[in-house]
Amino acid sequence: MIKKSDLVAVNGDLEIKNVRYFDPDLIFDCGQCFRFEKYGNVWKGIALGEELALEKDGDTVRIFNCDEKKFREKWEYYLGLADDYDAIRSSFPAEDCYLLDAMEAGKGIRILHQDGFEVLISFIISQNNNIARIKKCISRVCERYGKRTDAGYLFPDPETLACAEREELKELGLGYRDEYIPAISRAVLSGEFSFDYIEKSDGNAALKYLAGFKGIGPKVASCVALFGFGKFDAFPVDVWIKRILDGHYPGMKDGRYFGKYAGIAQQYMFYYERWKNSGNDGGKK
DNA sequence: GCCCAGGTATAAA
DNA sequence: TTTATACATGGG
Repeated sequence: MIKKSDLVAVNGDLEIKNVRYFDPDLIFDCGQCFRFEKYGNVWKGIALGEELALEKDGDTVRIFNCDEKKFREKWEYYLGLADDYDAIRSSFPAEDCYLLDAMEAGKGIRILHQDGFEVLISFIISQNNNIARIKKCISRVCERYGKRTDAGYLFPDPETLACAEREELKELGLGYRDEYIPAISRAVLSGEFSFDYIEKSDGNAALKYLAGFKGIGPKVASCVALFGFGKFDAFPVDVWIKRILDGHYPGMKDGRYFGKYAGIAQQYMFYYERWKNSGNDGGKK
């Protein structure tokens, strides 16, 4: 929660002073979201149905075209600025070198509170795909099916994607993933895919539920649970530990997360203690 | 041309 | 339950 005294209105923008653990380059480029681009020093994208543009200068974050009301109602929560990362960081044991490395690698990343449906579709597209291509695919999906606004195209709603033709989706370069998207969109509409259920579930239940839908496995499920529904206890740490130790991630050194996997490092940081305390079952069972 | 990407479904062992 | 293979596509 940002203090009122740290909010300053400037020429229609809002400046937030004394912001800690907030690195836009990491936040928007760590692989948790796919619709933000950097222009000069400004990160710009469309989220929650409207444009968000911000830049950081020292400890000050400037949100363009924003007032305190809008910030409190929307962006404070979306950007994770309502989450107390100081408390989160200080809650971890200082003697754990894995965790310390993960904390350093992920320092400045805040987990965004994105729209659940957008995250769901985006991470289905992400499977066996690279980030540059994922971004293009999602961008094309928005242009084809999303509502046009002054700022650009909104992410399409379930109603529209439920009716999307496979041939159309294929033209957007979605490959074999094309069939998953209308199917799960229809499930959302019918209530078979229940946002309400996920919101009320703990992380383990959410993971199990998500992975029951076609096109969603453990990886996509954990991303959707965390990035789309804020399930900080949904991370299957055992799966990731195994992948790390198997050398699946080239950015890793000595089984620790580095570099471009800083986003995962941040997740790891959130889950590792729970994982240890839960008897190393990694949230399974 | 080649490898592979923030994996998953499916079959087979 | 774990392991092997196909999958659409294009980025680098």
